[in-house]
Amino acid sequence: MVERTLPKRYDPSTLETLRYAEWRQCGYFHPLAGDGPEPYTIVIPPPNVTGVLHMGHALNNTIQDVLIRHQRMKGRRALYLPGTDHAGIATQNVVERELAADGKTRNDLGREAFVDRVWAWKEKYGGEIHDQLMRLGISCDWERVAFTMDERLSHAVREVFVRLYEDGLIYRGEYIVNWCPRCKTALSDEEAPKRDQPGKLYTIRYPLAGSDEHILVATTRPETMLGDTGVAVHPADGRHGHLVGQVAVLPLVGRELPIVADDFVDPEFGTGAVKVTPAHDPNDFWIGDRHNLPCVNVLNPDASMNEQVGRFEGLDRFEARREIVEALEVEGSLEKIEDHHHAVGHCYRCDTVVEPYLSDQWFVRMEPLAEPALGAYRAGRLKFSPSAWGKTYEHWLENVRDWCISRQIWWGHRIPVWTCENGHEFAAREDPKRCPECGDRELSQDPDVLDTWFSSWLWPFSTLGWPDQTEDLETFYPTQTLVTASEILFFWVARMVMAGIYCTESSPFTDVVINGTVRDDHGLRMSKSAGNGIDPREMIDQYGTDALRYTLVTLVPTGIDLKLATDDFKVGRNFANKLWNAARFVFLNTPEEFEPQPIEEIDRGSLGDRERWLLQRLDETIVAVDGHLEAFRLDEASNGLREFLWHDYCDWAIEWSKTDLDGPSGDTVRSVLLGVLERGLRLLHPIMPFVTEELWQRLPATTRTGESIMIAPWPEATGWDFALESDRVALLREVIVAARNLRSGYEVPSSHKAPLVIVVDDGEDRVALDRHAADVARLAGASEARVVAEAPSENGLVSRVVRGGVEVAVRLADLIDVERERERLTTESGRKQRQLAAVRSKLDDAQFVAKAPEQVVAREREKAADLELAIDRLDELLQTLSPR
RNA sequence: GGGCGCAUAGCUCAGGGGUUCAGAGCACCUGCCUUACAAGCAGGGGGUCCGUGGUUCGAAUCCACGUGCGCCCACCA
Repeated sequence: MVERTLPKRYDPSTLETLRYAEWRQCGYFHPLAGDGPEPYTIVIPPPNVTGVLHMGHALNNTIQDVLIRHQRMKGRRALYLPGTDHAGIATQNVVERELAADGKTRNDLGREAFVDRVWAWKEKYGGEIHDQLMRLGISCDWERVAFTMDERLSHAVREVFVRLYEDGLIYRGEYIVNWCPRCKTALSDEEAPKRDQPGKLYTIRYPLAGSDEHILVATTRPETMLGDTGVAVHPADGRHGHLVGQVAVLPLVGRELPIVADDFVDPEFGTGAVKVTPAHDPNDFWIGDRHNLPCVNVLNPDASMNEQVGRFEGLDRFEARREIVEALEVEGSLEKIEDHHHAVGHCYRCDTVVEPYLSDQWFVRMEPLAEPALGAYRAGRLKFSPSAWGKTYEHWLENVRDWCISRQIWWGHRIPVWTCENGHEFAAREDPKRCPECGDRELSQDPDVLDTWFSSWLWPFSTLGWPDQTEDLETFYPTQTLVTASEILFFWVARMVMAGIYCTESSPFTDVVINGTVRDDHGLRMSKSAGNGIDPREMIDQYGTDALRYTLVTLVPTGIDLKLATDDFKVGRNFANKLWNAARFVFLNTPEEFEPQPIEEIDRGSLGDRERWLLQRLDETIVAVDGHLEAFRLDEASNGLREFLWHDYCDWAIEWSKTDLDGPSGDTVRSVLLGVLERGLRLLHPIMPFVTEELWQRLPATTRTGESIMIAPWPEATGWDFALESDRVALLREVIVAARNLRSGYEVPSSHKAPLVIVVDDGEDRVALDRHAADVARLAGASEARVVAEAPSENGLVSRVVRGGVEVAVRLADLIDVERERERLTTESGRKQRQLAAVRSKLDDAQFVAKAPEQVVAREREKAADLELAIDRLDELLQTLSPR
């Protein structure tokens, strides 16, 4: 027998971990592949193995878990697939920092030993993020946990690389890439985001060979001038046209620079002439390419100046910049220095300013892959929520550029390309023993590894066994919903669609839900370095997982950013506690031997208005919450549940029940309260899994089915038709609120139980209200409530008119202040008259009556009638209100 | 330079392809330890829905322009 006497407060601290372990042990997180119910799959956006849980994860994974739990309860085979990403550069950096603490570099260890060391690190710390994710209560299938460097996933990476290679979609070449001099590797364009920052624009005078003339060129990076191999002007530029074909002389170096005409040059910008540095600028690279200008690389991989630059050799790029500017000044070649804001790329892992750098790298040709990815979106096979993100997706794919996939680091998937001694290059799925062309056995593998995202883009299917046609793949792929942050739309989402279609001929998911960025209460992005982050673990410790989840889900709107303060989590905690206490009340009033009737089986005749109203509200809530969850509107779902559980169930249904529980209808009321609570818990379970399970387990066994709420069926609307009763209850509530309002307006002491008079013309309403007279009295703090047809002619009453002209009067006798009452009634009457005037002017407008929908006109007529009634009543009251 | 988005109560935000839409939570004010809950109960104040035009019988809601923010993309040295 489960203990049903609850403590006064909900304490999540120990319950949550125990419950989580139990769920896991029961295998609820682990759906079986093969034949069975319709599957529903979400793959986790794999956090970095180096990661720690932050609010972004908390938000992202909570959303996923709410969707998964909802679908699981709806009977689908819900698979929430967890895992982590090896995060090439980030992880390598962590381990290198560790080495540096011992004064060592990765080269001291050598490649193999270093990679072993990273694996060891991963084994030791890589599971931490999993433990942390479990604290969020997410119902991941931990038996299917994946890691991007797993043998299985690595196999998929190889397969895709080789396919692309064989299809001619992968190529290698010397191009300008984003180079991080600290990580000493190439980066993709996405990994080197540009940031606007202040800088200088230096204008330098380049003399013309054999002439006194010179040409002015401008640059933001003077140190690269040492690598200049030309000067370009626009072909139609009158000022410089005569110079084309001549030769300029590079200051400090003396190299001769041909002056060429190229369309790229913007004659409007700067001096209209551009120094061409093919090895250090992507534009210059292509100008150089078009005009056969040589490339002179002046930088070492660590961005110090190399042997090409004579006396500047060995200087860091920024030192070199200063010294070169100084030298130019001394030489008289520096024309001017201006302030200049420009966009500079930064390494997304270490924030170092990246250098456009000429090097030999591997690329994926993106256009052929982008085409079908675009098609899937345009055909509606891929949807975004909020839908506006689709445009961003489209825009990126339309302007997609080739993807640099090679990284000069050691931690990652090694590029599966080998070269034999005879120079034959080939890609292979399995490590080759000999050259397939000449049989040579001396093979060398490309030293580089692949971009981390080259494995991430396969995630939705590599985790399920692809390229093998596994049962998992057949059952759970394609997945349904992908939930992620907008920051990785290009990095990850778009590429997954491309890879999915390329490898499996199907978009890997149908819905992309974009969640907002979590910011602090000043609107700043939360980050460790800024120190403004709210640690989800702290919030969980303080308020519980359910509180964290509820607050996140409630505050997260449609994917725009959300601002969070620690106090916001109290809201979730309070709600959990409220629910706990509601159940506590119901349990306290459920005798041990009581056997509740399922609500569908209760004899309708025994249901009172208030029970009918509650059941009607339950039905409405079921439909609304389900719809909101299906539409990814978790905030609306959560608000609807709060409204129903707190304000309908607790504030009214429970309060009402206090009049009845010990009376003749007590058992019916009890059964309804239990039945509605049980369904309410189920509805809330996806959002607040723990407290709902705790309470659900304590319900009488006959009220629930199954061993856990998380595998209980999702509630279905019964289809009661209790509109009439609901309407009566609405009036009942209005009457009670009006009475309370009157008392509070007069500051009546709570001890003063003034009698209440309710004046109702309408016979049916009178009968209905009369049935609840005792309730009204109790809830309004009155000694008794009388329902009458005609207003009593007596002094000492204060009144208010609610809808249908129903008057609510409290007998305050000598507490009453006639003048004040007169004033209040006059104001009220005036307000209603103004409203009436507005409504009438609408109704008098022939255009309105003719063109507005009938329903709207009818509603206005009702409104007018109701206002007239109220005004009449108010005027009557004013007349009978005699001054003392 | 392009693209996208946002401006509603003191704060955080819902809403809206037209007519009970002027809302919620928090904060605030007043009164309550009413035996489920003070992490609570009851009542209350508070907004020319950014500005200006337009469409319409009717606009916070649709359109245009403007203003102010934010984000993304981009080869202006």
